[in-house]
Amino acid sequence: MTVKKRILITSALPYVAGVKHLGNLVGSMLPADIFARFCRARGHETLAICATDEHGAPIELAALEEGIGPRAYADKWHAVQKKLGDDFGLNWDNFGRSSSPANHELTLHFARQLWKNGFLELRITKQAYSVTDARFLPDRYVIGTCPHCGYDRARGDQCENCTRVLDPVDLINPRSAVSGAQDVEIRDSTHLFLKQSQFAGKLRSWIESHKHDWSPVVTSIAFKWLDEGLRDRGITRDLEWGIPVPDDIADGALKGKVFYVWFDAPIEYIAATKEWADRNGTDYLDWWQGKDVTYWEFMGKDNVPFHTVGFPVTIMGSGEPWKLVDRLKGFNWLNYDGGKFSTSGKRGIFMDKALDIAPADVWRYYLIANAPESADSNFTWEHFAGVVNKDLADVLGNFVLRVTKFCAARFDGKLPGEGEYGDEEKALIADLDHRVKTYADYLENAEFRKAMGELRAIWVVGNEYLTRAAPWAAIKTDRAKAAVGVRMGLNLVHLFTHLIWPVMPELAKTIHRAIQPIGGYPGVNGELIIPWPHESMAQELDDLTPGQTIAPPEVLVTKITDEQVEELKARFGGA
RNA sequence: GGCACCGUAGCUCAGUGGUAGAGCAGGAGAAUCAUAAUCUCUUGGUCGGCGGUUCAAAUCCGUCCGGUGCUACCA
Repeated sequence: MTVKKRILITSALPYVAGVKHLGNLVGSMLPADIFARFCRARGHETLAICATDEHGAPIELAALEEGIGPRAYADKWHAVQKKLGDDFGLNWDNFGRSSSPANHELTLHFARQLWKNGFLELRITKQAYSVTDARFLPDRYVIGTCPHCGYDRARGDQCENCTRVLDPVDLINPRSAVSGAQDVEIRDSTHLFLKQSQFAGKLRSWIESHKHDWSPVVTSIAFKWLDEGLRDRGITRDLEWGIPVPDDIADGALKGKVFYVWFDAPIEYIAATKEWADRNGTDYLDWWQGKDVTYWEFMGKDNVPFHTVGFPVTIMGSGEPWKLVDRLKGFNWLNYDGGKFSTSGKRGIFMDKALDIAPADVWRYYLIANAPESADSNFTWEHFAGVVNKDLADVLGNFVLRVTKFCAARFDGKLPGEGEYGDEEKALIADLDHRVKTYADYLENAEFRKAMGELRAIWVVGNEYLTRAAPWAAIKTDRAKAAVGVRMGLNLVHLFTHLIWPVMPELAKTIHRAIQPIGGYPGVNGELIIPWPHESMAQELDDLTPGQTIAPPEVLVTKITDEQVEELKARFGGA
């Protein structure tokens, strides 16, 4: 048996505005959930944390536009994301909110520690201010004519037309993106800056120490920031919605300002843990300051700088023994039919629409089997249909049906006990001993594409065995020989349910019930955990009891037809 | 503009110095338990171009071309 470990898992926090697309899902929440399920199945003490990221200018302005307060706006979308997460089988120990009291409390704690330790300082910055709107505007909320190419809707941070980096003062005829008002001026504003530059050496040696267990996409992004020279970073903003800067920091010089969303968002990992611990009567510091915990983070590459620089500086600067991440798993982008998924452009497939097309488990398998781990990967409907039809419907689903239906037709739906396993079965057992271990090793390292490749290969091995055993031929002359094939086939089906549960929990349960009641144990939020199979395939594949009733399931995975592919392409073609 | 990553079979991707790989698609055959699902065999690539280092380069270096992203006030 594997050594029991304590594993802390966080997924990058989805921004609360709107429904997330499949690129967001595959880059953080889904791999975090699959990894957490795998850890739970292995019997490790596991804590999986996610939350909505609820602060920042976009929320405040979107709420303004809808005529509701930012709190109400965040409430609405948090509920939507919670439900969609549930529908996708994302089972967190806690799905929190960065606007929670716990996060307010902890964010202030970190800010005060940093202030006390001298890692924060006041600086005066120049910022765009809209007189009509009576508010400061983030650079990208100032629009005007690009001085380089003349594009008349350039944003204050960058011109989308010629891609040049801009400053709001560069714009000709600047105006507010909020109201269109032209009385935009530049004013002074005082802010707190985090002295990241003082941590450059410490960060570099920390990241160096992870070159062997973080992927190149992660370390190269981190080193890029360090190589360019770490700059101190403003951690406050002129907004109303957020965590207010308290008067005891800088003697009230920042009255009316809030912390920058990227300062408080990662702290929510800790705060959501605290909420969970408080509810369960345990201590969150066991997880965040405990020495025997391995901490995994999952995120898209856009989040990497904040998790390799910003958040670590917050932790290091606190002077307290908070855990730094041990294994940082970063993902590239999932592209949609050659272009990018875009929330603002409504391009691609979003979590709500996806479930109208296929069940959650089908998406979970497809997405993780094609996760953009080492490079950006590309989604097409043809590819999706091909994988669903071949891997899930044919190789896995059909295997379950052919075995269970044959048992029902020829052995009266009772698992046959006649005959003994011979050389064919022993060879299969030896092969699977190796393959199941390989699969587990890949999952243990969060190498999802390779893990899914091995999982699929295991299903193929089942089909190969059945072809050699050919119980449909044996039954005519040698009932015991046919019984051996069917018994092994059913044991394989049973094995598969245990192997696929982390990836496809509902399908695993459906198949398992066809063989026998699920003997799992209670897990998170009352969900039954189907545990990892026995390490010895000789035991695992001789586990079912002769005589037990087998009930063939209905079609497990519905195929996607060519006509549907055409229809989906037309429907989701993009803006 | 700067920087980073990527460019390998029709498609989706492995492979990072030692005789080019997998799955799918395509072709041939076997089987008929099963969602016509499976199994076996098989066609297919001068590894983006050019130049260099090396006994040896998809792999290292330079350069060019193409794609994507980031560029610190979107998150």
